[in-house]
Amino acid sequence: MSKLIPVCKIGIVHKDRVKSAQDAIKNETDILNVAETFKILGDPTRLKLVMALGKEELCVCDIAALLNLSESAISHQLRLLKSLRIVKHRKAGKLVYYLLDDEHIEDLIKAALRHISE
Amino acid sequence: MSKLIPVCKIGIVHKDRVKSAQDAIKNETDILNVAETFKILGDPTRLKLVMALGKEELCVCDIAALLNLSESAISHQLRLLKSLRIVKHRKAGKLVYYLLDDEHIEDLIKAALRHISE
DNA sequence: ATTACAAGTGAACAGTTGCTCAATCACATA
DNA sequence: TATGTGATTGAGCAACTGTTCACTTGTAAT
Repeated sequence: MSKLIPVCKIGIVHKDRVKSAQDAIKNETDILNVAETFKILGDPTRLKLVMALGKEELCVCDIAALLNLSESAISHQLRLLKSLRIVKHRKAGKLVYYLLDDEHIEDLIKAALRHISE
Repeated sequence: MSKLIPVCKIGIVHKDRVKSAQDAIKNETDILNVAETFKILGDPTRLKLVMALGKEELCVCDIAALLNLSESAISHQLRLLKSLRIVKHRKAGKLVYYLLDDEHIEDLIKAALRHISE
């Protein structure tokens, strides 16, 4: 927990408000996890990947065509999403199929869509 | 709209699925806006800022103390949040008070908190 | 076994990000 | 008006990000 070292000459201006605000951000671990979740969805390529894989199970080849990117670029991003348990994969011969593995993520995206349409 | 150029030698594997997935990501503008929203919340400092300002109106000085960062660093981030209409400000003499200006953002954060607690 | 090809990996590269530092602006008080 | 202080700004920099490129791996078919 921070020591609340005053930055300005007059010290902290509103101790009561700062204390109350501190309550709102006291759980550092939660905040870091939430930020990580937002960050992963904060890139257009990954967001499209997640939205596409929320609707259809696709192989890397198809995703690359869909997003107009190289198989390598897609593979790198899929590795990231896989490490955070957001997508799962299934092998079928030479092909590897990916699918969303987190129904909460779709709710988050829906909430964000509601937000941007004000 | 992308031309769906096949990346792999065999071409697109599942044309129907790719077409369906394309539907899910057809609104490029929406996706870019959603990604931008997630991105802004994808940084721990900004996320804390937003959460704190959702609870209390604070001056730059207090925020800097709260987050243990320089006034300058806070000011830079506030400018970003201001440009996206996420926070609003109010001048009072030498002090400038900031406050959340977007109730939807809090819902988004709540949804994300629900998500991380699985 | 050899070949073919989808998928994965590591290095490298350009572009971006978040902070610090120094300077400046804005406002209040003497 | 001159001084002090909170807030803002721009430049600079180290760290990070997303992509490409070249190479490797794993699997199927010949």
